[in-house]
Amino acid sequence: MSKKQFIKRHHLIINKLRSNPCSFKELQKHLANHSIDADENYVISKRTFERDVNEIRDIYKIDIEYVRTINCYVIVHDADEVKTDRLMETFQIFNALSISESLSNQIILENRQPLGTENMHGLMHAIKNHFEVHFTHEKYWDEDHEKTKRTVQPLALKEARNRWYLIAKDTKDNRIKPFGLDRITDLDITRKKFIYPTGYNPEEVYRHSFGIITEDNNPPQKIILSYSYDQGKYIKSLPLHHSQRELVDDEKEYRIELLLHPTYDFLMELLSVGKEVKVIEPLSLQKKIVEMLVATLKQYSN
DNA sequence: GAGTGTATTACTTCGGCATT
DNA sequence: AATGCCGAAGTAATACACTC
Repeated sequence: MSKKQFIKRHHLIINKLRSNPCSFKELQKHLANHSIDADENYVISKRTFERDVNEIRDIYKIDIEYVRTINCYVIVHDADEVKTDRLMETFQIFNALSISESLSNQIILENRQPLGTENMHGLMHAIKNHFEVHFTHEKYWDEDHEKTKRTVQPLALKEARNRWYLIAKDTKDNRIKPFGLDRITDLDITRKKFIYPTGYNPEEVYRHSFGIITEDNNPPQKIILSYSYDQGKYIKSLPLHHSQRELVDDEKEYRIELLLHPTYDFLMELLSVGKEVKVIEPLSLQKKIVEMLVATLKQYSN
């Protein structure tokens, strides 16, 4: 537990400064109010706070600066709030679950593969400090579940479809690729520093991706989908992609426009809602869907 | 007395080292 | 590995001194 304290502390600091800028003294009071006991104490020295400010900048891309005229620390550049909130939420759930063993009957969890979040803390540290890491990676695609040893340069963590991925440069072929956290075992963080690739911006790379598959060679495509009225409500409240734009919203259909790469994972997402959605554009995607459905039908036509 | 340059003050910031 | 303490360096605001 104590290992994750700094993450919680970061959240407290960010939330406080977001709601209102304040001096270090006020912030300390705020942290003291949220401390429970000696085991969960968020009161820290000035020096640690200064280090936290830097870490918050590195991890969350939130700039905190001191403004002398009002004796306050202020967030001058805030990252995408949704993103940081989401990141924090995940950690909070993770923390809550590890505390609440006594409530195990009252909290019903989906039965799924572990997400590999136990490595998250270590990986965040490695990303922050530019340390190379070793791990064993298990492929799902290969039939024999081949396990390989990897040495990679961790660049970013990314969540996609309820799974977490490490975006890292594989030293074997110098290519940047995602590794599912749940497929990583025997994580070993080395002390070997690497140079962060200049100009690499994970946010930018995944901007037009639906999930974890990237396609940097082709430009993203305009995709128009027509959802049924009922399914539309879900899509409205839980957009597929940040580029989602509403075109039609009436009792007949909910039509949206997206700008992304129609990768395999996107195709699967569309197929998962069956007849509730129809691809209007582009025709190539429409064709792919039809092909898939024909192949599916074929499986039952004996 | 306004304007300008300089010294002082009161801070933050940051690296190094010790402690846990 | 995370944190705290210390001291050096840096800096913005203020006070002071000087000139015109």
